[in-house]
Amino acid sequence: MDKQKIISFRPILKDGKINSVVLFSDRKEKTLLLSKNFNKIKNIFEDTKVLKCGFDLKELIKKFRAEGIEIKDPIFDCFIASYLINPGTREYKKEESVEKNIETARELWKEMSRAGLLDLFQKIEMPLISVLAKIEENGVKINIEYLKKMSEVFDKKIKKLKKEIWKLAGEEFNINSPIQIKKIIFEKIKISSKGIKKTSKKNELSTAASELERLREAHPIINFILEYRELYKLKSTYIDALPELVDKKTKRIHANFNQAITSTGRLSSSNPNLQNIPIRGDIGREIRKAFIAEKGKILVAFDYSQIELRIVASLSGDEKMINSFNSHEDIHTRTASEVWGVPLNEVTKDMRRSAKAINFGVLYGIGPRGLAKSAGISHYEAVDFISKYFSLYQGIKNYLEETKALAYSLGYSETLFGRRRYFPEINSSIPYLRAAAERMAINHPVQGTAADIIKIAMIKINKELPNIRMILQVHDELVFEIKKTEYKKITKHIKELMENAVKLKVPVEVDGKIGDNWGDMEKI
DNA sequence: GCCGTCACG
DNA sequence: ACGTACGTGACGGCA
Repeated sequence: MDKQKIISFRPILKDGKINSVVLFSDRKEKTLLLSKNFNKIKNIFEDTKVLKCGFDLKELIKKFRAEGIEIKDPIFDCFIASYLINPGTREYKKEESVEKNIETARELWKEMSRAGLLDLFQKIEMPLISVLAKIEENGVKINIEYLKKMSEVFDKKIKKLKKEIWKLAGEEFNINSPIQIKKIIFEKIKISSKGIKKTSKKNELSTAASELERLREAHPIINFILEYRELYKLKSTYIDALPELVDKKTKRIHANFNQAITSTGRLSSSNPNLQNIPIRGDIGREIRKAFIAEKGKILVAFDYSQIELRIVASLSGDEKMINSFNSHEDIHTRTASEVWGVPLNEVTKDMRRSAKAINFGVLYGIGPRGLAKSAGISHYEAVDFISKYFSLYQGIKNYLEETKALAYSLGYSETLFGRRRYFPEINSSIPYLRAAAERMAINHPVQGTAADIIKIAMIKINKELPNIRMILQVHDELVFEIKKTEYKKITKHIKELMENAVKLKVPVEVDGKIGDNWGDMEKI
């Protein structure tokens, strides 16, 4: 950083386009009008010997590219640097908090150096910026007609349900209002609210689906409300919202993939959020079918199999868990077989379900109550199960203890690539705040390392296959839109790049799927 | 602008 | 008796 030429810059926009560029170099500041200095500006930004410092370079890369200028490496994004230094705070998100000059960049550099973040910054986060810019520019194609038809069908169903609910309630009310639902079912119809949870902030009776489920038998209105909720949610959030976000010029949806939001290092997606498109329910899956490939192309999706549990196995070095992954058998069945000491073929569905719940629980900082709930077992059984699990997987137990101890002494935990997250409340005198911080400290290295790995894969794919179209990242999954004539060779290449992005103590496996739309895909 | 709710990994 | 498994974003209601 010291030997190369450094400039810091900020564009001045007019109608969303670049009008001029403010350049800071050697403490001098000058403003260049783009129309009069196009070649000069282009030469500076495309010079690979100049370090370009700016704030939120993904946005700037897209804006400059629209003008015919590539912002080439090396780059220094103050936004991302501030984020890496403290991903838990939201201060850095204000552009004003990170002044766009070279001195600021030097300070951020020093801070990253002290926290051991330079490799992560230079080798992962900076190269990722242009990959994300491309994904956003690529966008994704939507079947608008399909969604419009679906909207009409849903509209009719919702209206029908509304009438039914009003009839059973004996009055008209807003079913979208939890307060009004509460009044109807607990006060008017007088369904017993015994055992129903309270909401976290206002301590009022909850009408969440998980609570209403328990009241299904009590009155027929409950089922109708649950069904209404599901349909209304899907219609308002996806079916009606997605077509509105289609770009008029490209006819595609260009969401944001945010690189400096989450505490753990994951990306987030917004406007629209393409990382929470339904898949679980039958109706939800229908919505996924609206995501389609262009004519002559096909969607190809790759997801990391059990990546977080593999990371736990690798970080902890637990021999039994590592052996389990090396055996290439279903990991939860394998866990169940070991915990109960029965052969693989004698593992029952219930045994596998509990094993799956505890394997998941380990990633989040398990507690007996949470396990009891997710595994559908008693509190006592959960306590017993956890103790059995940890006596079997000693390595995992020790690793979790060490992670907690480090979080207490250092105030942070970190991923395989040194991504840190601080836990100011880990030494709080309030027990539940401390417990919450402990769980975050345990989860961060796992979720964060998975984020590191897929980011590395994205960079490698972008480098080796620059001409293919990456369109989505969903935490452990990448989706591409590929020419039908080309996909066979390319898919094998992508899978290999993802599987070999990082070497762990266990094999990293990637499953591929292919289809004309994102809803029904078949295994490759 | 917060809250409750619910979609995803 | 209770806040009781991690991380997100969007919607509608309500003040």
